[in-house]
Amino acid sequence: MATESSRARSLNETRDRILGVALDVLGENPDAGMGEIATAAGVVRRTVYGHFPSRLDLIRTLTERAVAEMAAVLTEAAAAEAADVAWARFVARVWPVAHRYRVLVALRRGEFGEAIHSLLGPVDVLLADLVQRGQDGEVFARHLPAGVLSQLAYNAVFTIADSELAGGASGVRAATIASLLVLGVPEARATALSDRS
Amino acid sequence: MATESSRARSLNETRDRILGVALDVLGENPDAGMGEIATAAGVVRRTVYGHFPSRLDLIRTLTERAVAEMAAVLTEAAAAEAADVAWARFVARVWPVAHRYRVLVALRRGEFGEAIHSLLGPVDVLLADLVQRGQDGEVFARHLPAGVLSQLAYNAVFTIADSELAGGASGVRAATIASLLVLGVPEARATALSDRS
DNA sequence: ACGTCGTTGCACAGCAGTGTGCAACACTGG
DNA sequence: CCAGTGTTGCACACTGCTGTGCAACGACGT
Repeated sequence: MATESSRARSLNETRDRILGVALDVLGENPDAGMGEIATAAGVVRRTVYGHFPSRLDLIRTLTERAVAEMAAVLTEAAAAEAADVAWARFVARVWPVAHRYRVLVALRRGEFGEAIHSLLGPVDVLLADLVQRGQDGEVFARHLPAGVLSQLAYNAVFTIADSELAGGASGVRAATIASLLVLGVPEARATALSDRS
Repeated sequence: MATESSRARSLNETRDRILGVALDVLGENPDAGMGEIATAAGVVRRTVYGHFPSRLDLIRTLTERAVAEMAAVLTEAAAAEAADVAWARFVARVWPVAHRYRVLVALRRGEFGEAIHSLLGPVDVLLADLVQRGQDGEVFARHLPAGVLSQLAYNAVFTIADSELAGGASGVRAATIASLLVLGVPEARATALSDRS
């Protein structure tokens, strides 16, 4: 903190740092308060309120960023012909940010659950559509409706991203295989897909 | 509330009702306070404190019950020869209570996470052991270490129990298939196992 | 030097939840 | 009828977080 020679750099510099740090802090404790976030960001609580009028505002901004990133990755990955190939590409692309945004899964329950759920809705729809496409094309299993199955596969990715082996190249591979398996893709094909991402 | 003619029945009657209702209330909102739980149980906040000195006490008791039930079911199911058969039996047996105790998954984060995590530890170990046994016997896949893989399969069961199709016989079947798939069991065998529970 | 802007420090009001104390009440069994 | 027990209603102190107001400070560009 004291080593930081210059104070303010640009308009959005502090704002961005707060957002970034908020993801980390809330990721470890979804109930963390504004004070905790502020301290972690190296600023005072009052400063956070200067950028985000309320706690909900902060979280909403966070969610909007996550939705934008994931939706972009998802639509780009969904361009692939086969649904299983598209899913594998999605996991590979989304992996770098999955761990950062894992808090949103926990944040869907409690307090702001409603707001977050509605913001996250579009992503859920995209996911369900992709899975539905796979089920229609006999690529994915039909033991569950597309809506639930997509949540299951997506949960698998986030659970692995949340575990200790989040870092390292083995994480992406494991997440791809695990999510494809739950989607009903045979192990051999899942393994093959996890290598050509 | 007014229809309840007699007041107190036995020593544990109110206590048990509080515990039961607390699971429901906390299931919908893990941040629910003692007042909310008390009202839902048809008593006053003060009464809850009469049975449980603190909020942590309530939740700990809840967790201990869950651990006891799940551990019993798990050890009984694990008696089966093959690991995949054991898992299928476990899911079938644990299903009736999985939905009730789903809140514990959410409660592991935030505030009492530490306490709950330690209480839930033994169950995690049992689960990991069973999965490890399956991996050693070439029944389960090895794309993930037993510890993570067991959490994945167990999460799948709870996610399905938490979805709309929690009620109905189709839920157990879906949960069994989905969890077996993620464990690496081929779809055909998983489907067969899900019928003979 | 001057005004601007982001930041700081502090004070404050408000709210919600926790946990406690205590007197009053209702029901039960002897 | 009376003592015991569980419940109630209310009061209270305490804590922690939210959100606001405001004066001061420091860096920056002109």
